[in-house]
Amino acid sequence: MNINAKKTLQLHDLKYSKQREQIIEALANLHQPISVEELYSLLKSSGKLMNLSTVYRTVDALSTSGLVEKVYNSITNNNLIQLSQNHHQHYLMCVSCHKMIPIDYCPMKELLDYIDKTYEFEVTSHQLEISGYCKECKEKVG
Amino acid sequence: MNINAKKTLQLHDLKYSKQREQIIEALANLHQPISVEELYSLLKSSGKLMNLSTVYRTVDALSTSGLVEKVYNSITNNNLIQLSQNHHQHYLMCVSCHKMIPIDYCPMKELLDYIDKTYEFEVTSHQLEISGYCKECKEKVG
DNA sequence: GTCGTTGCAAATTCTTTGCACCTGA
DNA sequence: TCAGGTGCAAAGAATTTGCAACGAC
Repeated sequence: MNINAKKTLQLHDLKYSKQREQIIEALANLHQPISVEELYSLLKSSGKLMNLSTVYRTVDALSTSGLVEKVYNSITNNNLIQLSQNHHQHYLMCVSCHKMIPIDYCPMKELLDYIDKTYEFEVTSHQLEISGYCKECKEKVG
Repeated sequence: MNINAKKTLQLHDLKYSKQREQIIEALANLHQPISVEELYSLLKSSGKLMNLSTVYRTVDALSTSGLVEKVYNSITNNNLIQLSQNHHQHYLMCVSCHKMIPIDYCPMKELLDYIDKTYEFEVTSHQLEISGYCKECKEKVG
């Protein structure tokens, strides 16, 4: 919502462009991960037409600078993106209605120590995907 | 290794075919998740030529019956498959050499209760992807 | 015999690339 | 000015589909 795209780009050593600004602003207004195609359509439908490959390239640049993170949805087999969350976050994904529910708990803290000791593996990132039935769909199916 | 493909197919209400048998046997001999393309090549190179779409369709059928599970590798952006493990399993993925190290610890047990209580969400499956540097690559880079 | 499976080729979907032109610093 | 960004069209990779022939039950 209240993000200064110009400044954000500067801080990440990325050149300003109208398209990049529009992409960042669009992402900042979302509360859900979104696919590149959907982002493109969203931009288009609000009068911000740009080339699909520009969206891909920009998302790529933003992702390399850590401004954007990727979330894979294995239920729909979709690559989704979102602005990087300042607080760490995972999602519950409903296999029925495809809703994504952010959760504020991460089990990695306990795991890290174990992994380090057992495998001498240095974890730099992780992704946790939890699938199942959301409250509403559970009730529908019974 | 010692898997009876014919019986396995029967048990899962899947019709027998030579191709399905060969696919199941090939997967049973692997100790690593593999992509559909690689599986196809592996089969081909051992004289078991079949159509790529057959491999896709078979994997799909096996996956629907729960015989096969999918693992997504976000480092290489690859969809991988493996025979479903009877014991639950996750992987450490090295961002440098792309090695996948199976780990025998899963943090979900603690999470399940929390998710159920907090979100009334019924978890049916989950995927945990841990990326970083393996011991060898850590030493190389220093 | 019937219905599901396979092979083949073509279509789709998602993503990337080459190149000429444009734009911000 | 000039390195990097953009649009366009085309190429690629991964996956799916329609259809006729084939094979299991």
